[in-house]
Amino acid sequence: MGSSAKEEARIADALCKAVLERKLAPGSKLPEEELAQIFRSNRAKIRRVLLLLSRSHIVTLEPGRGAFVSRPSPQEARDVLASRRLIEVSLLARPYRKLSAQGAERLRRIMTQEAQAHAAHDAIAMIYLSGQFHLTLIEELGNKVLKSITGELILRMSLIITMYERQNTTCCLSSDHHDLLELLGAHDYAEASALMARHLEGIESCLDFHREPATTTILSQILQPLKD
Amino acid sequence: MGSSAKEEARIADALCKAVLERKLAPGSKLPEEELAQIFRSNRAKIRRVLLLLSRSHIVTLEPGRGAFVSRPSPQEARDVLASRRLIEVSLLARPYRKLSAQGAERLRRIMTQEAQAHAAHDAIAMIYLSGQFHLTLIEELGNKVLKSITGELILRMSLIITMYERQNTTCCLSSDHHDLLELLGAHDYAEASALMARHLEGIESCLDFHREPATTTILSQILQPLKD
DNA sequence: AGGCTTGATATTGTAAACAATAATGGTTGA
DNA sequence: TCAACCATTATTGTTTACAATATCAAGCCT
Repeated sequence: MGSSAKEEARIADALCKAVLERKLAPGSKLPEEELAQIFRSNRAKIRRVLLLLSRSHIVTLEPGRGAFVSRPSPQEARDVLASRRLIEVSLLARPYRKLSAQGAERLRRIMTQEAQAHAAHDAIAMIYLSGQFHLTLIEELGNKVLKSITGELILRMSLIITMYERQNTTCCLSSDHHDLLELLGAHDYAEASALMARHLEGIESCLDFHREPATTTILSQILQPLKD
Repeated sequence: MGSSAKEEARIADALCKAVLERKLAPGSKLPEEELAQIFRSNRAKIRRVLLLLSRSHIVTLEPGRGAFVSRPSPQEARDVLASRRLIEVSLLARPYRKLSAQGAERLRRIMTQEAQAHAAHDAIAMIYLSGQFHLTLIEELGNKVLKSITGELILRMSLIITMYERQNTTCCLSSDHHDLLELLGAHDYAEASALMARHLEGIESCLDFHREPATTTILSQILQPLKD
């Protein structure tokens, strides 16, 4: 019966997924009882999950008021973006190891899925797969610690994009991923690093920190399909 | 009184401080009831603190067995060291902003304290101040997000050094900090970055991942002075 | 004698009841 | 009609007791 940690991980993953897929808007309230019903769990477990997510800056706990999906400030947003850029660009410039054959294969497989999602106009899958591409890259050229750090930054970026994205822009060009993989295959890390810098700057250029949008959202309908 | 978050932060800080100062050896058991007595708190709060610390990889929770100070594996140790090196070296090479006058002043003040601690042979203060120097540097040239990420890595490094340090070595030369500040004052970031790389490599060269030491420690006496 | 089983003890994990606080809505008075 | 106030309701926060599990020690059997 001791699989409570597993269950909590499942709930946390579901919430993170919802954030990643931009279903949970920043500022949304996360009532404990409601979450417990949705995930067929109890308040104690939900409470622990929210506490952990607050540590990842995904959730903000306001004493006496409850848990809310975080609303990163413009300054925090800039810092998160810059930090991610530093890590990824620097790692590509001086990777800990060359890209292995199976590493390239892993990346190619993700890219194939990206192409399929693109063809199917599945924006949600594209966001998820783009993240996976970057994380896999970091794991292959770097290590697991950097991967987990960047994973958190990507999650926070999801909130940032939801809050500050300009209308009518499509972030995350998957064509860049293709070129990136080609450069890495040729072991041209200097050029790959430069491309990664442009890639991330491209994402940032889609943001506008002047607007402070509402986007505070409903919860129940959005999260219903998550209960497994 | 709603200041429970504050109290938990105090307990977490005390535990982190103990880890930083190498008083809490990796592998030490952290019984909830005992901690509650030491900090004049209750199990519920201790439990939340341990949960949060487990997320920072400072504490490992074993289901049904309790909480232990983490014992980073050699591989995890290498990854943590490499990640910290990547962040600090890259940031110095291409800082987000030049070192300001008050930034230099902050660093100089820490260095002065370091010198005092060195004169007083206060090894504990030196460890703490060395960390503060690095974190302040990152905040001045980078941002708060990078600072918090690196703060966690430094904490993990403390565990790593405790576990794998060779005998008769003194890590963390404060003379490097002096030279570093001079180079930064002259805005020679390329050379500062190179020095930082050598500095961190110097720390790593004091480690020996072959030995797997015991070091599992008592708890009560060590933590008694922490209860405020 | 040594290893294994078994019972006792201590520690962790969970649930439920209770208390405290914030949000809500309705009422009253200017 | 609007604003301020109070009562009600809902939600969060804390404590308590209890259940489950692991640890330890003694006794038993081979």
